[in-house]
Amino acid sequence: MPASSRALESLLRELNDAQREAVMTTDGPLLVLAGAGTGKTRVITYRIAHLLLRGVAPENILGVTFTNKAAREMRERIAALTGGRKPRGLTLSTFHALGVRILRAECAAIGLRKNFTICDASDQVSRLRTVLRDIKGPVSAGDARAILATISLAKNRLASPEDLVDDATDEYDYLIARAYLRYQEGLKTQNCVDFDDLILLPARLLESSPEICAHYRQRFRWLLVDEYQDTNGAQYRFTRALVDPARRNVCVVGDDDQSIYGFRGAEMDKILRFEQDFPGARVVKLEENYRSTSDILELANAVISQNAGRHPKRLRATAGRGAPVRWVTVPSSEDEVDWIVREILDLTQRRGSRPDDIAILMRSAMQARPFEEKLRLRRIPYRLIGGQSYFDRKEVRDAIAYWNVAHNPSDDMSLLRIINTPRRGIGNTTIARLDALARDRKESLVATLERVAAGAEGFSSAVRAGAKGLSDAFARAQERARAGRFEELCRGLLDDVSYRDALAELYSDPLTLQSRWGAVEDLLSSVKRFDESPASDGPESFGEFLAALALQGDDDHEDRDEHQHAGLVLQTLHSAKGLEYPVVFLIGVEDESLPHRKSIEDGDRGIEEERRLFYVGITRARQVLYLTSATFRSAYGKEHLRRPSRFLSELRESVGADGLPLSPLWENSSYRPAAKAEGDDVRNYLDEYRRLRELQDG
DNA sequence: GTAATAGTAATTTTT
DNA sequence: TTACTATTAC
Repeated sequence: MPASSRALESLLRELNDAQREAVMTTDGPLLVLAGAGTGKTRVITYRIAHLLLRGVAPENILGVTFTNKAAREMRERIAALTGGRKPRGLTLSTFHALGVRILRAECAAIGLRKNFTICDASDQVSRLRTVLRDIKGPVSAGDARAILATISLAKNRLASPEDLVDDATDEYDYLIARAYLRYQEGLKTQNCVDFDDLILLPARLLESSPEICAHYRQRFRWLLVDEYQDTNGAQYRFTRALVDPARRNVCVVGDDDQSIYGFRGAEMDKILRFEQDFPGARVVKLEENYRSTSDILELANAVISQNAGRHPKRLRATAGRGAPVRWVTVPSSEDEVDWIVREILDLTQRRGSRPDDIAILMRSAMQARPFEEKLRLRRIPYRLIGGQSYFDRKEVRDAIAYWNVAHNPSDDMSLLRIINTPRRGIGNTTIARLDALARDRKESLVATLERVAAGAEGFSSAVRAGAKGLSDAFARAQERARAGRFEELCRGLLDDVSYRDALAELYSDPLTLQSRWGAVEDLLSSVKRFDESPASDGPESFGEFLAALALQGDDDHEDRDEHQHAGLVLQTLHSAKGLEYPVVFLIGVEDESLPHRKSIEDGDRGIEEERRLFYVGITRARQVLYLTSATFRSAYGKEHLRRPSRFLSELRESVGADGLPLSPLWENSSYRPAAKAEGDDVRNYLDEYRRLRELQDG
């Protein structure tokens, strides 16, 4: 087709040599090492567009990303490249969404029913606490979270409870293994899966069933995995299973230097070992950086070169030098806030920056608070990214729990969440009795509830009335489900139980109530949109909707975030990955904070990950980068003496020792606030520093 | 069954 | 300091 070959040519002209090689190497294993700001997304989208223009059928291409947002953006950009219309049949999705699809299609082979529900993070904690109570383990939320993290890491390497037993060395290990076993049993009887299962179950299925595996290999002949440095063990095996050994058309894209999710199971050795996994693999390094000034990149290169385990590479600037990186030391964390806010006012009022150009990046979310206070005081618009998500809100989770039960009546955990919300006289004692009864009869909690509502012996009339109210509501929901009117189902269910009144009781302030119920209304409006969409047809599609919700697919809210373009940004280093800003303040560049105290305890592995985090922070900046370190940092109501981050001091030493003709990597300055007017609260920082030093040394 | 109180621990996060 | 949870008292 001449039209598409012309389109292809113009596509390829827009790329540099390395990018073009990555785009044109369509067959065989390919590793694209895409440094920060080197046009990674461009390579991925052009590569897929290239395949499509060459005539590859869209349904034979699978692109896997880590976030829904990334998948959505890629889809749009590919559509733009291939002539505006979205290629039908092209699969661009997250690992988890792909997992849901496979589970839905192959649930019979796994022992799940089609109406399975996905339980979320806090649901997981509740489940585990129930299990821990049963096996007489520690039941505090903290313990449960810790054990859950261990179980999750086990699942992320496809380890079974039995595997944990094999590896156990002490009582605690056995306890975790037992908890894991019970936890999985609970999920299974309730026809539920957790997030880890969305990867683990399909991965195991593909590995154990050659026929099913062959089917997917036949379908997905070109595989592309983004953010490969972040894949965990299960995702790795999932991917490997999908690669047809005869074709080996697998392209992975990532940057080992930006692997910052080790704590949730990411295994960066996979990207280091790709060439062993796929002998003969082509490796393309993207090192030309289109984002930052050369001053910023020099610092970034120097920092990351201190890491041992990495693919050697070096970012090259395409931009000029720009302003030197400024490292500012301040006496205290309060002064850090003062200084930065003053600098921001100067930038915006005198030097022509817009608040939108500026980001304040921090190691931990907690560090945002003093900035928020000060920015509000000075009426500087800001947005705090991350933090409590929409889906963590009580009312949102309650609503979803109601709908989960309507869809999957075996989902006891969702029922437990709302069994007494709104209050209907079913307290802890009653719940325990219901639970025991359900176990005895090996039935779901909903079934028990129905029997109580129908007048099962031994329950008070108040309890019976409560049970009847709830089970009637679910019965009506079933009717509406059969009619295929999901908005009616969802709204009706909440109406039937007077959920809004319960919220009103909880939040007497009308504004709060408005915002709380507003969140539920938002959910309902996405149900409505779903109802009107062609996808809505039959109860199965309701399950798809609920799954999409669980996978954070409420597009409404994502949109809202993006259109909120007001003000500077406060966010953690983790959540800033992939983003860029003209002006970046990277705060708390101190030992114990960056690297974080906990990671220091983990030894070299922890330190290297923190160094990558620092590198990620540095490479977010386009033109201006500030680093700040405080001598005293307030945390948890106490002041702690801090020393500058080793990530800077190590450079001072090693760069000097090399005898390199250094252009300094940064411009150092310190800020001392003018003494406050009245003597009583003037602090002599030097004295205090000496005093604490002595305390520390002695 | 609920409300008040004391005690404890404290990264990073998407799906 | 704060936020959350376990315990205790009503």
